[in-house]
Amino acid sequence: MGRSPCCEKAHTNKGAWSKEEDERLIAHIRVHGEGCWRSLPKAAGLLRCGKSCRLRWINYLRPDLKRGNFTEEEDELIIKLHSLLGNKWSLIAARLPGRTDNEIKNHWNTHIRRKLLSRGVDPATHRPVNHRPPSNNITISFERREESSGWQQQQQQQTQRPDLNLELCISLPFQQEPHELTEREKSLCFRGASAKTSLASAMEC
DNA sequence: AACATCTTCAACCGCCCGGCT
DNA sequence: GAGCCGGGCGGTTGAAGATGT
Repeated sequence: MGRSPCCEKAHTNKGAWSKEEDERLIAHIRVHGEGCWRSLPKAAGLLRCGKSCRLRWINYLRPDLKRGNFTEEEDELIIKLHSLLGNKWSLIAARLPGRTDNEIKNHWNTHIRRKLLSRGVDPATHRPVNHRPPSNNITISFERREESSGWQQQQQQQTQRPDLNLELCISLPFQQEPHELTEREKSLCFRGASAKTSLASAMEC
C-alpha cells in the first residue's frame, strides 16, 4: 500500500492559476501567513492541492521575488555553485536572493547548459567536453578473482549512484607527484576498502 | 498566411526526510 | 522502533509563445 495522496485530487483544479486564485492565495497568506499548506486551500477557498498552493506562492507570488532576466553575475554564480553543489537547486537558490530553485533549475536547463556547451564545458561535470574521465577513475581491481566479484558489484552499485559524486575525483590527474595517503585521505570513507584500493591504484597511474 | 518545429517555464509528480505520536 | 503526516526537493511534462520554412 502506498501513501495516501497529499490531497483529494478529484475535486482540485490543475494547470495554470487564474488571477482570482492568485488573489485568494495572496490574501490568505497576508492574513494568516505561510504554513500548514495542507489545510490552506480549504481555508482560502481554493480548489487546489496544498502542494500546488505552496509552489505557486514560493515560485511566483512571493513579494520578494526578483523575476526577470538573470544577470551575467548571477549566471556565473550559478555555474560556480553548481560545480560545487551539483543539482541542489534549493541550496543554490539560497545563495541567490529573490530567485527560486525552480527558476534556477529552468534557467540552468534552458540557458546555462547551452552556454557551457558552447564554451566547450560539460555542464554535468564542469570539465571540457572532450575531456574523457581519466581511466583511473574507473577503478580496476587487482584483487583476487573470488574477492573481486563482490567488489565489482559494489563498483557497479557505485556507478549507479551518481549522488555519491565520487568524482570529487580527487582530481588525481592533476596530481604532480604520487604520495603516501595521509590519514585524512585514508579516512575518506568511499564505501570502505574498495574505494581506498581505487584511490591507491589511481594514485599509481 | 499557414503550418511545423523549437524554446521556455509554470506546474505537476513521486520520492525522501524529519517531526510527531 | 514503527508508522503516519506534512513539507520540501529534484526531475519531468506540456501548454503557450517564438521562430523558422
